[in-house]
Amino acid sequence: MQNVHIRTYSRYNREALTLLAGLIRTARLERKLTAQEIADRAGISRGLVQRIEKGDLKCEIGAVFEVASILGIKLFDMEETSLSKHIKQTEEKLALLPKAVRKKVRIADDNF
Amino acid sequence: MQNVHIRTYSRYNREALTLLAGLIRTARLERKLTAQEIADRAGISRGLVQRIEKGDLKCEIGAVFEVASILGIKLFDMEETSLSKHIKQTEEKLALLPKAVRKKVRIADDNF
DNA sequence: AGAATTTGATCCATATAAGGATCATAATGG
DNA sequence: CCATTATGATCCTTATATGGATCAAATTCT
Repeated sequence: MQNVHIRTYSRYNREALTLLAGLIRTARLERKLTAQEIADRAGISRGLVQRIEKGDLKCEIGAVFEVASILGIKLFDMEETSLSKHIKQTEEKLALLPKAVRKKVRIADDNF
Repeated sequence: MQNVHIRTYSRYNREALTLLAGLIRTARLERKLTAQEIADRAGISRGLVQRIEKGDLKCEIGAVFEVASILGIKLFDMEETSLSKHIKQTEEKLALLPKAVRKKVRIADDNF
């Protein structure tokens, strides 16, 4: 872990988070909630709320999701029950898939 | 910033990220991609990919989004153009809202 | 306009996430 | 069944995100 941590993000992700940030800020203002209030409810600092509303890609995903859901923004727009169901479906699907991916299978040198 | 950083997450968010993690893992296996390969493409370490696939809420949102989108999982299921449009809409909406929330307006003591 | 308060922007200290090993185990393809 | 490779789990170190405080500027309401 040297000095070089120049992480790049795709344009799509930068924009996706910009949008999410905008939605969060909009929702907060519409509901007339102070940045500090959101921070308190989410259990984070006001500074972090600021960064989240700026669309900073380096925030904890948990913190971002927390703020979003407090403001009624569901990342997966589905109910709690539907969410559990979806999780179960994914697990079932996962159970059917191979658990490891095999790539470098040595080339069968049968041509000799 | 003392020792106490016991951050709590709502059940919804824990589940939401569990689902996202499952979708990521499923997509990776379906496409027969190694965890290391994903890590390389996303510019992160294999260990982080592991954590992401576990639904760890403490990962950088940027890293999670990056991995997700590499695997074709769009957080906002819309095209690039539609995304920009949506951002613009949000900005316009934001422009119409008050830029600060006023809470503690001293009670007008006019009843005296 | 004026008072009050929110917001934005920094700065510093510290908790901690991420990278980079390594090892044991599991899983795959032949 | 075997050889090979992927995965999972740790451990240590370091880069860095977060909290907390502070100050100026912007904003709102009266």
